[in-house]
Amino acid sequence: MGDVARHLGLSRSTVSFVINDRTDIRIAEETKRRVWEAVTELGYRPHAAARSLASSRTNLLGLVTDIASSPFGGGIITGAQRAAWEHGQVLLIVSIDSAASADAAMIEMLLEQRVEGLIYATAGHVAVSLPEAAAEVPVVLVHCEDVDGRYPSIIPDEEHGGYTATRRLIDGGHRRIGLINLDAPLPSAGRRSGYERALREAGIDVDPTLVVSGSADAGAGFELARQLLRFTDPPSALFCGTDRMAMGAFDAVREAGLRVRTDVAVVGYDDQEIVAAYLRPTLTTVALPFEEMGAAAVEALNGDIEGFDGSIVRGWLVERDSA
Amino acid sequence: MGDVARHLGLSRSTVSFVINDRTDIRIAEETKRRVWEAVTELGYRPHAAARSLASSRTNLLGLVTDIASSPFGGGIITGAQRAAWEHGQVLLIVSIDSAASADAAMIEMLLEQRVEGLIYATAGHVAVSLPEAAAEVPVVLVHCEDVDGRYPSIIPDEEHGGYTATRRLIDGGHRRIGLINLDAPLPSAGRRSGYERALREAGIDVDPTLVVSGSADAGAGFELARQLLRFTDPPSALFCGTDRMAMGAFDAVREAGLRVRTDVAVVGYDDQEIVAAYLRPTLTTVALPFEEMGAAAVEALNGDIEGFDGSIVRGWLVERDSA
DNA sequence: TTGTAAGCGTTATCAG
DNA sequence: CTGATAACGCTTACAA
Repeated sequence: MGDVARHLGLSRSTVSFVINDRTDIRIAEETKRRVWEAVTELGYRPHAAARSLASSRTNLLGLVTDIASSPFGGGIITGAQRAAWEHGQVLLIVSIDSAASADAAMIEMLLEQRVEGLIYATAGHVAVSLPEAAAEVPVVLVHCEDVDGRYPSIIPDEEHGGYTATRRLIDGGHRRIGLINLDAPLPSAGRRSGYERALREAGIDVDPTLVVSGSADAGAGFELARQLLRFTDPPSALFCGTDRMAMGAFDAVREAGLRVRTDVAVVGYDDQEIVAAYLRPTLTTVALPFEEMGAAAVEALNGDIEGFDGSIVRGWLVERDSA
Repeated sequence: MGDVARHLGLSRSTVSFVINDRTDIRIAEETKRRVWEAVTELGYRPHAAARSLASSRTNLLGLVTDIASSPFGGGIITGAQRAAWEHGQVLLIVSIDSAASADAAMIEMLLEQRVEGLIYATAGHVAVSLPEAAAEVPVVLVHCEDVDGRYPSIIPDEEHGGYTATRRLIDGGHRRIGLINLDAPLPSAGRRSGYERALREAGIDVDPTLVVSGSADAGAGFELARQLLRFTDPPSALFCGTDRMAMGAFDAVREAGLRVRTDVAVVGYDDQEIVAAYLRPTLTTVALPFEEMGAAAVEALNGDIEGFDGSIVRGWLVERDSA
């Protein structure tokens, strides 16, 4: 920066004011033009560390997550990054293995970098416990909840998701609708409530035998769907807790000599593109706004974090061919 | 740091030496102990920016990628991060939308952060063109190649992958093996060579009508497999360019009234867990060492980058139930 | 083995 | 509007 100033016969401060586009200080347009010209000519590039040191603002945000490898991670990362970029901030992403508990050393490293906020995002909707040190900066959780309830979280509206999916099936003329739910405590409760609300609204009696649950994978989906389809009065539609479970359900339908949609309508959950868009037939499913969630976390950190106590976001139905 | 020094009646340099564990300077063990004790007691945490400024070493590495959302991304990010961590380095991950060309503004931002190296990784094995500015620091490409051939790349051995998959099928007793290849020019060529080498080695004539190609998705896999299975002398085994194509091929096999493995063996490529592990039957497929590739990129940046002209890594077969 | 002092590249303050 | 000058928190010769 000194070079630029010297080259122009200006002081370093003036160059600094121009480069930071400070509106509280009036600089001649001509001067600004010359500064920018010299900047490109001399190939000057600001030094982020020096800037941080002098201004005691790093514009760094930490994102700790186990989702880099999950199909949901992309959305959260993309959304968070876009929002950070718009705020002139840089995202320090740290990917951890398990969502069980963040590695304290990783958090420590982020704090050494003087991140000005921390986002903790998980692939599954779970309860987590962060290292004590995290509390030193503002923290927002995404898709998970703090066991101690100390930090605000951004989580999907599971009840609404369950309602939306079930409603779609009811609108398709179905009266006997099976729910192949997730075992996990947190989300399943909400989805089931939504499922039941949709049924009641339509004047359909809730038949508890039509509600089963298991793990998130295709294997469980297959077994559970098979179980339901063997009833003497089997459901004509299935709402599955994950797209992978729906993938298994498809196989169960076929095994029973039936056809997806024609004989048994299926709605999934997640809109995991690789599965949903390529299954045959393609899968109608509930999509969650992961990008928005990532962006919302950044916005929360940039806003009134003290006054932010989390938010619940709604998903929507992606209509394809299975229902 | 001054506080720690004052607290102990030492100079700041001494504390600095201890904290950085400098072996070129001999410090009394007792002094070291006292320093670390005071560090925890006072809750001192080094300031990364100040350290960078003073030492002109940032220990920052930039990772630009379009893979955050891809199933391969996780591995590369995880591997790169682990290696970076071991070198005491921090990864600045920037996720971009398309692999076509990195956003120059993103690279510029990384350079302002004074990253000491740049990794550019893509989901697909493609040719890319980086902004001019990237050349200011060492660059390593992962899973892609520079159109100008300026930067070293770490890419998978496609020929070996093709050979491995085909060989597995031959060992399973198959003589007529279909290749459902990717359309993309770069990788397909190599895989096909490997496929042909395996056949020739086994004394099997290469039948060009058994080689078809299309896009990477299940739809293409379905169409192409169907096409091959309609031959009067259809293949008894299929090697598919991606797991998603294999997913489509499964459907084609079923549609033809045949059974996967029993009637038609199928081998995929990618080991995309969500597909491979949950397909019914589960998919035997070629896995690529993405974690190792990510780690290798970091190692290359830390090693003799001038002398590094890229490397080719080998995948392996993951045996499941489809072949 | 420890201390002193001079930067590192900015921003911030304050006087002109 | 512009220019000195003092931080920012640390590393690193160089001295002691």
